[in-house]
Parts: sequence; structure tokens; C-alpha cells
Amino acid sequence: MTAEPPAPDTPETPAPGTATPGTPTPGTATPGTVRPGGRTARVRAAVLRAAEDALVEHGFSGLDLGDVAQRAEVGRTTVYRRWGTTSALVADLLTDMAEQSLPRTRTGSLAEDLRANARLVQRTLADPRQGALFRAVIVAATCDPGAAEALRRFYLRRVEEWAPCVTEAVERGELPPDTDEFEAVRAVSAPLYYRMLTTAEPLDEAAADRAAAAAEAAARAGAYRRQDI
Amino acid sequence: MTAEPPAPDTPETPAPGTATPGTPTPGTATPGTVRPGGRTARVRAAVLRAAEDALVEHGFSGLDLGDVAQRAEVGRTTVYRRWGTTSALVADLLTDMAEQSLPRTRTGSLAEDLRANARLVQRTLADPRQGALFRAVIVAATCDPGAAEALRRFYLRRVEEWAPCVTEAVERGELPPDTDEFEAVRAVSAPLYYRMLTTAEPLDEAAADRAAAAAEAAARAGAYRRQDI
DNA sequence: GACCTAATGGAACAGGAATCCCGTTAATGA
DNA sequence: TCATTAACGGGATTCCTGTTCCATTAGGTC
Repeated sequence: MTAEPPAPDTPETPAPGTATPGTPTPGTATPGTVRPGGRTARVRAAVLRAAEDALVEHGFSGLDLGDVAQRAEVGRTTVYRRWGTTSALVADLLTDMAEQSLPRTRTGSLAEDLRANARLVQRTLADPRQGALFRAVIVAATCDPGAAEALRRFYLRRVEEWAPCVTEAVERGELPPDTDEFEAVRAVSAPLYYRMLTTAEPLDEAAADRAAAAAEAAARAGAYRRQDI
Repeated sequence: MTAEPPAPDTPETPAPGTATPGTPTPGTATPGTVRPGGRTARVRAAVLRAAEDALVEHGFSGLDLGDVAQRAEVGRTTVYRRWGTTSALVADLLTDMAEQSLPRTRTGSLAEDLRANARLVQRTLADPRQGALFRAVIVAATCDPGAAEALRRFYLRRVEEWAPCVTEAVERGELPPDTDEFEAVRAVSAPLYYRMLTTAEPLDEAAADRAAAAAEAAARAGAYRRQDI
């Protein structure tokens, strides 16, 4: 978010044209890759922040590249040229979001760890800004394969961050040895997202604690063992 | 889906204008309410089916009322006048979907019941047509309050259909007496939806069985008791 | 069967988003 | 510091979505 120095790999659409894969087409390279420093990076940071604001306010369906350009105080042409579509812009935003990993809290017990995770997710989704942003990117991922891939990478990062608390519980003998730590961590988030999408009930701490307790009970019962059946 | 005879209550937006609630405004009533029989019903059925097809093919973000009108072999003006927006059309489609409730299978055991539910959800989401349709309506619900309300009613119907298998298990003494049957039923679906939205892993029967087993274990452990804490 | 009018449908119209053109600015390497 | 050209930005243009107007069709009722 805060002034990305470079764009390491292709943050935009892989290639604009499908013609002549043999020729490198030096003049048709994706913008932002040859001179990624200085202005280009500033433009990207401003546009991503503006996109975030716009998504929070109007959701993905109301995302307009012209509006984003105005908010970012950047030319419309620039936004259309570098990102092209709202889906591609959200995908780039998601890769940016994935890079800022917030470290997990480390407590000693499985129950505490899972509850900390559940409350973090609950607070995020219940927060007006963060919650709206997450809903918007989920919508984008459901509409576009590129955004979907970016969303998957984002959640993979998050799950990887929290998986150790399950493996440590396995090592302590609290859980079956072949417990799938990814599946267990996802089990904490799942009820919270499902509730947000399909009910009007509030996402409060009680819901978070229930999700954590349910995941823990299921894990202890061996519901997330790998070679099931 | 198959030729709705009438439209019992207001299927469209509640009221187009906010002006003068005292006057009934006889000439400005919402179309389709005064003469709901015959052609009007046929048009609604054709449009809803066309909307379903369009959603499956292009998703909610690609839903175009003009395209829907063409598929339904109905005038564009009619679709724009009766539904107005893509969100309202999806909301009407959802109320139509909620009316066709498929009855739950009744087995004797909690584990079997939950697994039957999980596999039904899994098959629905894994089916190319049904899965795409569900993703599309979830997107619509995330974008529009009216569609969200319709989606909630749809899922409420579904959960109500399956809740008895939990209450029966409570009566048999398999589960704690104050188990929240709605929460328990939702716990079966949650991991499947979460997996569909945030990962690329396939929604197979193993995932369904895992979801059912996890929900059962959590329920037995008392994770869905009402007066928790 | 005849009347009334709700509801439909074709066509023209309007507004806004995406694209194109081309001059300007500044990042990169010497 | 200077030359090169990648990247940006303003404005005109095109295309498409949504609206409006009015003639036509067909429910509902006597």
C-alpha cells in the first residue's frame, strides 16, 4: 500500500496481444515493466489506494476506472492502459494485499490460537471498511479468473500464516498426527464467511468463538485427517 | 421454473416512486400486478429462464437486460420496465427458486442425514450449471440489498428444510438439548462454500463427507449450543 | 362477443464508459 | 548533464447500455 518501490513481476494482464509469440514486440510491452521506478510506482500506489476506496464505497459492481483515475488524480488513459478492466485492477490490488502479511499471534494452546484467528477474521469482516473491501474482492474473484487466482494466492498466504498453530498442536499430541493443517485453519473462517454471505445475523465475537470451538472439536475428532476413508 | 401460473405477491420492486403514499396512483402501478395471468405470466417465466441461462454463461457481472430480453424473445422495453435492474431480476429469480423446495432425504441417523445434506450441496455446487448459477446469485446478493434479502429467504427455506434432522437427533439424545439446529445445519454447508470461493480444489464427495463429519463432531461437542457463555 | 385498458414491443433518443490520437513529461543509462 | 523513449494525460471519437415515445396486442369484465 505505502509506495511500492518496484513491480517485481508482471502485475497486469500477462499480454495484451496474442499475435506473433516469436517476436518480442519491443514497443508493445505492458506498461509499467520497463521503467517501474519513480512515477510509475507512485501512479500504481495511488491507483490501488483509490481502487480500494472506490470498492469500499460502491462495491465491485460500481467500480468505474474513470472514477478511480479521478480519485487517484491520474489520467483516465493511464488506468485504462495499465489495467484495462476492473477485474485486472482488483487482481493487482489483491496481489498487493497479499504482500502485507499481518503476523499471527502466538499463544500456547490450540483453543487460544484458533480463537485468536477467528476473532481476527471476525473483526476484519465486521469492520465497515475492511468488510466491504473483502466482499468486493470476493465478488471480483467470482466474476473473473485472474482475480480468482489472485484471491486464492491471498488466502493461501493467510492460511499458511496460521497453519503452524495446528501442526504445533499435532506435535503436542492434542490432535491426530495426520491432521490436515490447512483444512483445519480454513474450518475456522468458513462459518464466518458463510454467515456473512447468506444471513443478516451480525458477525460478533460469539460467532467467532463458536467457529473456533467447532473447528477445534472437529479437528480433535479427526474430521480433518488426510487419508480419510 | 415451469410456467409459473400467477404471481401471488409483488414479485418486482415494491414501488417505483416514493411520492404521495396517500394516493394509490392507479396509472403508475408496477406492471404485472393488475393482469398477472396469461401473457404476463408467460413473459415472466420466459425472462426468468433466460436470466438463468445468461447468469450461467456470463455470470452476474455479464448480465445484460437486453441480452435477457433477446433470449426470452421478449421486448427490451418490457424487461427494463418490469425489472429495471439486473439486481431486481436476480432477486425475482431467487424468490422463484425458493418456491421450488426439494425435500430432504430422511434417514435414521444424524451422521447419514448430515452427509446426505452435504452431498446434495456438493453436487449442486459442483454441477456446471447449478454451481455457476449459485455463484452468480451470491454475487448479486453481495451487490444489492434487495437480492441479498431474497438470497437470505432462499437459504432460510433450505435450512428450515434440513433443521428437523438435528432436532430429531437432539430428541434421541445424540446431541446436547440446547443445540441450535440452524447453526448446525449451516455448519455443513459453510466449508463447501468457503472452499468454492477461496480455493481451486475440487468439490468432491470427500470434501462433502468431511464437512458433514466435522459438523457432526462439533455438534456433539456442544459447539452449537444456544446459551454459550 | 364487445369494450376498456394493462401490458407489450419496435424504434428513436440520450448519456456514459471504453478507446484512440497525439503532444508532454520524466525515468533510465551513457 | 544529455539523449532516448517509456509512460503519462487531455481531448475527440466510438460503442453500448438504458430510457422514452407511441402504436399494437391481448387480459379482464360486462
